[in-house]
Amino acid sequence: MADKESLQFHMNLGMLINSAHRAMTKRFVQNAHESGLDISLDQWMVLGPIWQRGDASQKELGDMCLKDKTSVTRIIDTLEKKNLVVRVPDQLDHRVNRVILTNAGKQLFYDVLPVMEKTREEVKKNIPDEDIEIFKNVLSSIIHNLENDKG
Amino acid sequence: MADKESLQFHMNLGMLINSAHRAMTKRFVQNAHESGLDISLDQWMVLGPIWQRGDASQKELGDMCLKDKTSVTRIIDTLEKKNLVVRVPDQLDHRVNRVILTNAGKQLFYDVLPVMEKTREEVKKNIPDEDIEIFKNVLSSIIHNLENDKG
DNA sequence: ATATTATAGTTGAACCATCAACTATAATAG
DNA sequence: CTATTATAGTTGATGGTTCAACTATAATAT
Repeated sequence: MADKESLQFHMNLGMLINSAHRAMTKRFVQNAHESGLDISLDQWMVLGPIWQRGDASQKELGDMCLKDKTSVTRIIDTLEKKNLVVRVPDQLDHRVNRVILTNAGKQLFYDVLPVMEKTREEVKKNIPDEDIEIFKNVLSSIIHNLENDKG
Repeated sequence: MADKESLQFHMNLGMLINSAHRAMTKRFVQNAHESGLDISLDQWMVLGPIWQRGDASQKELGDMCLKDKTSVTRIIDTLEKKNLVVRVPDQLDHRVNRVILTNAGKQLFYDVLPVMEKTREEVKKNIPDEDIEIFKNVLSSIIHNLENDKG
């Protein structure tokens, strides 16, 4: 395949970002699969905040994961189908669902943690920390530049 | 909304990349829409190489846009439905389709060019060129690090 | 020349994103 | 108290990605 230089020569910023993100996602799922775990990156992203807090409304999950409420609905749907979470109607505000982990969900969370760590290391391999810092700064700036979205 | 620092504090690399990419995509589509143009970023990404070469096989498009052949099939499907491209069977190799632009496709390409340019400027606003360079290097390195994909 | 293998593309299924329209409940205004 | 408005979540539609299975054609091996 093309080496780094030709990659960079032929591709614009958007394509590079897109490719990198897709490669990271794919690698995470591959790594999970190799550990016998069946979970998508988005499912994992939602699991984290629920674990952290004990429970979370779908609105809160959307805010924390930067996901649309529709996406959250569907991800929770599939997590519920897999018996990893359950929706519990909030007793105070009848509009909201509290999402909580089942035991299987907690177990999966712990099992995936090292997979995530391994993937992170593979991603950052041989990239200097200072460059990663600048990288994150640029990403934040881009998001900031475009920040009139509906969220 | 959260400022850059808190953004960076709360989000990991993957989330940052994902957010930035989604913001860019959304802004491009918004800008196109404001100019009365109806096109997705992926459709635009495919149009470019066809315009450059006069025609391209789906395989070539996939290689150039770093897209799976299935994705290319479906994007060409929708471009064909919109009468922006046509598939012409290759006379020499009967396995391949040559994809070419219709007049409407060429027109759209020219119309979208300034939209793309505007979006690029909005994205890069106030970000030093050296940082952009490092940014692209890091992206290339990440892709390189994960480069055992099927492509 | 035939059998095997490689390549280009399509199709179906599962998942995620985005938009618009909708339901239900809560909060606020008068 | 009632009417309006805001918020949480769902549903359907459309578009894109990935995987696996498939068709058809080309290239290669023997």
